[in-house]
Amino acid sequence: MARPRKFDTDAAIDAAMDTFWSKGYTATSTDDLAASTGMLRGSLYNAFGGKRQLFELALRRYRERGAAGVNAMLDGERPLERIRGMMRAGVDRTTLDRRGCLAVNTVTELAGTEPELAQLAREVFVPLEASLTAAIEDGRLRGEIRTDRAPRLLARQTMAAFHGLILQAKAGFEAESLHATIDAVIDDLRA
Amino acid sequence: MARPRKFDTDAAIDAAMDTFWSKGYTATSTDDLAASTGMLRGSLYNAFGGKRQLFELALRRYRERGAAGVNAMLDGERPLERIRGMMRAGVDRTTLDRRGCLAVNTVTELAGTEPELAQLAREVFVPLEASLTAAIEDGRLRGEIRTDRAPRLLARQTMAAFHGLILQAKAGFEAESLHATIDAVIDDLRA
DNA sequence: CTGGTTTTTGACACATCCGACAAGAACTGG
DNA sequence: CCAGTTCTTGTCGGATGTGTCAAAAACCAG
Repeated sequence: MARPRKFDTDAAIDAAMDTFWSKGYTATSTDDLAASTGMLRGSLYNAFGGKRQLFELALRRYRERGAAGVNAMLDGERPLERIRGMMRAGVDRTTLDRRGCLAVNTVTELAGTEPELAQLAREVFVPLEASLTAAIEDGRLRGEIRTDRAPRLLARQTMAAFHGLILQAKAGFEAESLHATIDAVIDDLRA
Repeated sequence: MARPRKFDTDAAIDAAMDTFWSKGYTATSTDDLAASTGMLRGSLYNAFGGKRQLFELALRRYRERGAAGVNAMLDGERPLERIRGMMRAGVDRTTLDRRGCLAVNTVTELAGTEPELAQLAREVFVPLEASLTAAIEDGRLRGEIRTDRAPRLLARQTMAAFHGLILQAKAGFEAESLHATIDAVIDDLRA
């Protein structure tokens, strides 16, 4: 029927996501995207429409992947330990690769100038908040987590601390002190 | 002796700081800087050397201004209320102007690609952490703040929550829920 | 008022980047 | 194997951005 695509669309979106994650939206050129996806710029325009559209696809992909990953990490026994593990995972990864969280990066970079993309990034927080709230509710039932404060509020608080810690990790704070802060945050959730 | 400068160096740095703060480092062009400072590009290069040098000056200026402001807000009676006030001030301003904190923005944007600038931005956190630690120590002596955890650790924790909240504000979370989260963070500091 | 110094001003060269397009290549249904 | 469709490839034009430079302007000490 027609000439088949030489590249894998999913893999291309993943590669683009990685590049945007590492360099940021503005600093990523269509040449960068061509290089990381292995496509030529022309094909990239033909397949996706351009940088902005590809970024939207990458952000949505990030949200789905992130939601699945967080769910897997948070769902199960001992919710408090699971929350600690999730925070550690995010912070430790950031200490290593200095990339942080694509949604955080996007909000920070674009909230002032590209409200639509920032809005899309914000939606990445929704499943995270939902999973955290669920884990906290579960922890409440199990007697692990304090009951004097609404789970949703505790989730917001934990999410704020988490994102602040990712920033500290990106800024180069030592892993030791980051872990100590995580432990303090977890202790404040305890029943 | 020589032709006098038509512009005020301090005012130019302030204007540049504002522009970088609003648009980010990469997205700010030398034309933007010329426009906001009122200088021509040539003069700008003559006076400051270029975009990067001007950004360094702006970041240092931000650190000094921020340190002075935070000190003024945190120093005095009822430290716990002062910490709450500082967090509210930062969060409310961000809700309005969507600019957040220049140091946070810089770390987020540049930690991966421009470590030297990120390092400079990180140093903005030092006086904030110091002021917070001092306020917490003071609150301890006054019996307002818990004594079962090191002031420095509480300061790190508060700073993480603060920066996470600024992100939430930038992402468009409602002021009401941001304030509720601030109150929860403050309550967790209480003796 | 003149010589020396620094700033301003406008233009220039060079690189990068975005998006579009035409021509050729690859594939398949009939 | 031919026709039709879609993808690839390389190139082009226009816009933007950075840094430099030479000439003109502004000032002041002597």
